[in-house]
Amino acid sequence: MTVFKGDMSTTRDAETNLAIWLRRIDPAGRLTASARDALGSSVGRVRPFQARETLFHEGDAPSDAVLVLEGIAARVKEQPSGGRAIVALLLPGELCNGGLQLFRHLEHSLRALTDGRAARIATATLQRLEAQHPELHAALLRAAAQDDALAREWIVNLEVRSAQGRVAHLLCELFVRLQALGLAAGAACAVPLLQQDIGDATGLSAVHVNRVLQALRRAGVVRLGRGALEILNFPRLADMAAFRPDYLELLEAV
Amino acid sequence: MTVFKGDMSTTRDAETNLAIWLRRIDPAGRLTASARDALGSSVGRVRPFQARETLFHEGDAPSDAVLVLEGIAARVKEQPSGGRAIVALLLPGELCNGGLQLFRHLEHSLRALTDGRAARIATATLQRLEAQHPELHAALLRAAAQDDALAREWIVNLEVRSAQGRVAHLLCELFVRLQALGLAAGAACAVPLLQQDIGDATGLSAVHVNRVLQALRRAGVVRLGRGALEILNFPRLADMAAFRPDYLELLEAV
DNA sequence: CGAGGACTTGAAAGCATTCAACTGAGGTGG
DNA sequence: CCACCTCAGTTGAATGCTTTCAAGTCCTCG
Repeated sequence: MTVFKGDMSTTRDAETNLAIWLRRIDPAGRLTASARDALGSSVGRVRPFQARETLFHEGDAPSDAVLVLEGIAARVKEQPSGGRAIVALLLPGELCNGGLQLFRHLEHSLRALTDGRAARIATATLQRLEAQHPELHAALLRAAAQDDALAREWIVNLEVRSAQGRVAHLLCELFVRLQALGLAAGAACAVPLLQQDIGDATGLSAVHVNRVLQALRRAGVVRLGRGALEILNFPRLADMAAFRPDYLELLEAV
Repeated sequence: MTVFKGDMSTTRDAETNLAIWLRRIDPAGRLTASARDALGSSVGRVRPFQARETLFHEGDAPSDAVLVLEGIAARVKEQPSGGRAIVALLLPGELCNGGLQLFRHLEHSLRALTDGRAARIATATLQRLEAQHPELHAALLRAAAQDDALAREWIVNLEVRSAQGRVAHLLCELFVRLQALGLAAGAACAVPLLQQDIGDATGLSAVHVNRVLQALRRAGVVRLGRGALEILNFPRLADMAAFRPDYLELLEAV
């Protein structure tokens, strides 16, 4: 198993890395081979990261984009009060631009919530790529539009739902997104988030997240623990969350 | 005053409409004359709207983009529970794309919160414009990046701040944005929002918004009423809101 | 085996919601 | 011109959800 691991994994991983990205931006497999190749060639150095590592930091100068290949990262805004507000979760295949050279300073940090791997992609490379391949431009635009829709749904989540609804909604969303990326096995998927992270993403205290998760478990709807998310009764969970996957629409087909 | 009003206002308004848009996407006046002309020619029929009017509706097929010229509109997500969640406020000069032809259905509505005027701009026209004028593409991209940053700040607002902090933050943001658009007169500006609207944008009940506004008024920090917002003590208001205008940076200079 | 981090539990306090009634301003029709 | 109607804003009391604090358990790793 371990023999030649270094050598063999180098090229195989390059393909795997691209495949993950493609599952996110081109789930229907519509891109031409040349566009796919160009995309693959833009994936630069892949670097592993550890949970709690800061991939880039709020206030820094704009940086390259970061493509998450494995694990979960979060767009985070640190608060003067000491807490961290999670503004978006980045799953494998998702791209976080580093300010696009548009802002003077980055207005949020990128923080790893779990161990994983990420690639840096220079903003200039991305721009060249989009200019040369209109279909890539369209694909990336679509992905960005989805991220926007996701952010808006988070706003709704925070504005109108109870603690239980918020957590249930986040779990629904995570499951559907991971499933679309091919990262779910039946009704289960790996979600190695801390209860504190869930709290930072839902505006709840970690203590209360704990109680809500217990209630959901006792209701036989969903289990989250030991790094795994198991959906026991999706319709009921979706109902408790008032979950309408419309806003994720593009993640599946098109 | 009223003589020839119709005729005279037609051309003058066309210039005014463009000026409002330019203040938003090109505050520094860097665009070339030809780009400005192209932009102006894309502004189609201008239509007045009334408070509470729905400009386009959630679930409909993707539509043209809407440019708000006067008044305040909101991206709204209607809730099964009957309420409305406000996901973004659109001030004069701000553009709301109609789904970009990317989503099958619009995932939110566009609703007028006050009386005003808006122009429809065909998505195809916008795309052609951006293709022909790279500088316009850049300007619109920048505006879109600001909208994203705004959405993320709203998420933070909902996640970490108290009721008072949320309302104070929204008022800070509104004032700074309106000021950047040249719509503030000293420390005052027109903000004809209902307390219910503030509540829908901050995830609070209208009743509680009322109490918070009273507290802010009693503290001598800010007054909101009769359609006007008066900032009495901005430093203190910003402090109560933990307001850091970094995320609005691009609205001012560049 | 010890240490640290994540998770769990209980009790008390606080903040925001809900319900319901009332005030006030603006506009309409008699 | 006034009566009336409506809608936004205001107020009070009661309820309840969520936080905070503090202690304790469980698990993993060194």
